Amino acid sequence: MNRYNFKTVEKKWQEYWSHNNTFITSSDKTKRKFYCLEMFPYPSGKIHMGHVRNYTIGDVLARYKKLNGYNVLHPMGWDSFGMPAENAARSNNLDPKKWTEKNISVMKTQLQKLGLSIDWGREISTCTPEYYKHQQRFFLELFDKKLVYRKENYVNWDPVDQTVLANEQVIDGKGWRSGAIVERKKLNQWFFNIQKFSEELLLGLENLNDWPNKVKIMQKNWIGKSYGCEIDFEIENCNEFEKIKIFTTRPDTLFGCSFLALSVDHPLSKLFKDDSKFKDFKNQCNKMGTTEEAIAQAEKLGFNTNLFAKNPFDKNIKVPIFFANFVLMDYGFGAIFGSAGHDQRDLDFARKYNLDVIPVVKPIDHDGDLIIKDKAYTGPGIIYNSKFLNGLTAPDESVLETIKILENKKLGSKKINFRLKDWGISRQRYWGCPIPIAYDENDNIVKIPESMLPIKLPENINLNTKGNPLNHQEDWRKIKIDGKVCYLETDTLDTFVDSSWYFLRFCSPKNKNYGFQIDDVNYWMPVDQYIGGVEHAILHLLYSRFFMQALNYKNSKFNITEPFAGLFTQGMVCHETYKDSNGNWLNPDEVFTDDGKKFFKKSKKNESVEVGPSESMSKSKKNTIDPEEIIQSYGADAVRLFIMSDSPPEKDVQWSDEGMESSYKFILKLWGLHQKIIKKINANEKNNINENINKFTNSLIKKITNNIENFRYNVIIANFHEMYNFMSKELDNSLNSTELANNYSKILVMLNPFIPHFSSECLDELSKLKKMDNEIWPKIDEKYFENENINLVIQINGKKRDVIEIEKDTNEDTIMNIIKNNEKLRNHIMGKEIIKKILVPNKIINLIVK
RNA sequence: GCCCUCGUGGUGAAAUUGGUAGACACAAAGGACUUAAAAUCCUUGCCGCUUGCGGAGUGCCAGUUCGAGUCUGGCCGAGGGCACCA
Repeated sequence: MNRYNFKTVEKKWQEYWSHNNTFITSSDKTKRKFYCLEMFPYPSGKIHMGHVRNYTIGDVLARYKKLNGYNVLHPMGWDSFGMPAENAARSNNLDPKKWTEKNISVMKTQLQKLGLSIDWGREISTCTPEYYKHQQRFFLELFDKKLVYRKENYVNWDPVDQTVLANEQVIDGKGWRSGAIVERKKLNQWFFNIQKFSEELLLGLENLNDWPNKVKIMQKNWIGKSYGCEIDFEIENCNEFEKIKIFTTRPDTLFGCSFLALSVDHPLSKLFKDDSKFKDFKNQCNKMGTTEEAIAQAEKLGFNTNLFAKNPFDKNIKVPIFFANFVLMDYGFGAIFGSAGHDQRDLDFARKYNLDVIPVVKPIDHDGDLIIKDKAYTGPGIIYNSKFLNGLTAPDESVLETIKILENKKLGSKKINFRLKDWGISRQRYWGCPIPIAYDENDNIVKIPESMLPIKLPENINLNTKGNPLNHQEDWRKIKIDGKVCYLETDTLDTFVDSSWYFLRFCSPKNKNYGFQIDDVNYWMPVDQYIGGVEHAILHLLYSRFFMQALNYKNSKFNITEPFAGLFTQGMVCHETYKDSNGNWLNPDEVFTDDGKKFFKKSKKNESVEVGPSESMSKSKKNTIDPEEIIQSYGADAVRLFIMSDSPPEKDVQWSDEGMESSYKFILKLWGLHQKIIKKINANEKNNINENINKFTNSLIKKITNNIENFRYNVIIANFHEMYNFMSKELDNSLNSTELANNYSKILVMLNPFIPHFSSECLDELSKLKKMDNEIWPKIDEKYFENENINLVIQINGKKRDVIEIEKDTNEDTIMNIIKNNEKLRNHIMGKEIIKKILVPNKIINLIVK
């Protein structure tokens, strides 16, 4: 028996696929299509196990769809702009372009070794002018549609490095590199008007039936539509400000209003600009953590203006006006009214400053006044304490009714608010797509004419400058537009812009004049299955959805509004973490164990190692396993098999050496089985047809087809183990060789999406006439599911007592006869009265006895 | 604090619509083969007594049902998301 040599077999088939253009997408638009896309990687240097999992999940589906006769688009590209290249280049004095290109070539080779069915002819890289040229064109298109604008916005500013910092570069309020205290600074920045499509983006979610609910809910919360109204409050004795406009979702609690709270950035703060106590208060607010959780638990703080506002419903009721740390300027109008009885934050605030708490909603069955202690009542109920609003059902009826009254009295009006903010796309960095805008001598915005695109990034420049390197490129910045000297914008685009349309580019990757060709896009889009990490649940996916809305806007030819029909978010690959006695992280191959319990350092055999919890593989915790090494020792098929086998794809999977080993052994076992099968086939046995094998294969096809459609890949691997166990036993019987070959080729086709090299090799050995490229996914023969004996479960008083094998659709009387003649069952029934029989045909019979 | 998801053997997990709980694997223990080891194969979830059988059992407590891992309510625990969003 020859040993399976994965190295030669995998190399052979990878070369075969490449030479035969097996995965080059057909241009035949009459075929039904399937667009399978995995989130493209950032070329960081090497692929990691997360990539292996992501791309294997997609590859299984792509190969399966191809075997089912679909015209499959399964492309790959590189999300190649971004900070890591700039940082790496800066610290090692390299060119970001060369660094990126080198990483791409390494990672491409690694991906190819996995045997993925990718059409490399469509490879794209976002940092190439061939790609970003079209992006600049889109930018100008959006500019013309007035979906792009410029405004001042706050940024994290490092005063020493003279640069803008990303949130993750701010550590404890200090710049990660310089250590300088980060300032809030206003800069002119470019924005996409994503808010304009808030309603569309929210509504669109409803039709995305093949998206995980979790992701839809996250996006829904992010968009944050709230229905309410704006109300004007008059201020007493104040010349500069007569009114304050507030937004509320609970106007029905207006009679419960006991104060007004304003953001420290509210226009009214002008009145206190010289007040040192107010300045201190404002500083204190700015210092507060910005995460929702940190602030939800933080103490509510206020600054009393000593001004009073009149309740619009009763001008005799006057309430104090405060600045408060829990009110934000960029939502609503930066002002709220405090309804202390029915909002927890308002209540906390009222208690702190001894303000009134006036309950105005009480539960339907509650008698008398509602006593509020330290918990606000936010549930449904009846309005009371509220004059003409009394008796309304809260919140649905009361909110609508109150808005109507406010509108009639011209005190306020209905308003729908979204918490979604516009998308800031300016980055003060070098390694990104240049914004195709220039400024004339008077700082007026000048569009770059299309004929001048692309605006290419300057190459080989000095990156070790303060601030944005492009600011120092005087020659590059100077540009003549219509004979006028202008200066190029030095901000580059957020890399999320690059990934917001790359899936369109894959449809026409070589199109020169425009980002895509409309008939290609109409054929391929939307992406039928998009696969990636849940970490992109909001930003990338929402921005891509926005981009389709933006292209679609005022464009009758572009009819796509949703880019991804199906979404699958895979779990992470985890591994235990190790620390030595000094608390340094250790890589798994720096440690060893004899008993699986106590771990020691390989370099110092008596130094024990602390084993930490299993966490997502990351370089910082050193708990990574290098896919390349694993492929080297076990082969791509074995890695694919392992990464699919242990856990459902949407859940985290634990890396285990034992599991990897076992997947490898399974391949060897399958090879042993293959040898036996081939031998049996070559023996040319002409026995009667073995219906057992036919039945088994049929039910296997049914199971696997169903499981593959539902991403239950781990169960399929178990199905393959069952197949191995069954076939190993069955081969001892006398068989019909033709029938065996027939069944075996079906099994090999089903193995193909998972272990493509192995199955191709086996099929090749089975018959030189067969090639996986020409095979189709096996069909079920229904006849094997008809007239089959079934196992009927016998329950007595709901407890399983026996299982009997009977003919399908046996009637109740016959079943009862069998039960009565069954000694074991008779004991349970004897001397008792059967009061009820429940028969679920072909499944179960439950006898209730007394 | 708010929102979401999930709790099944020593471990990862199976269980189409409520209908045989623990498929399939990993680990451990015992056994077989072997001079021995490796490899391979077999057995083993828990409690009780004699093969066999009986009992309990899917985080906890109730409920619906002939029947609940699955449905409902409450509690406990773990994980994830969060931009103070009024």
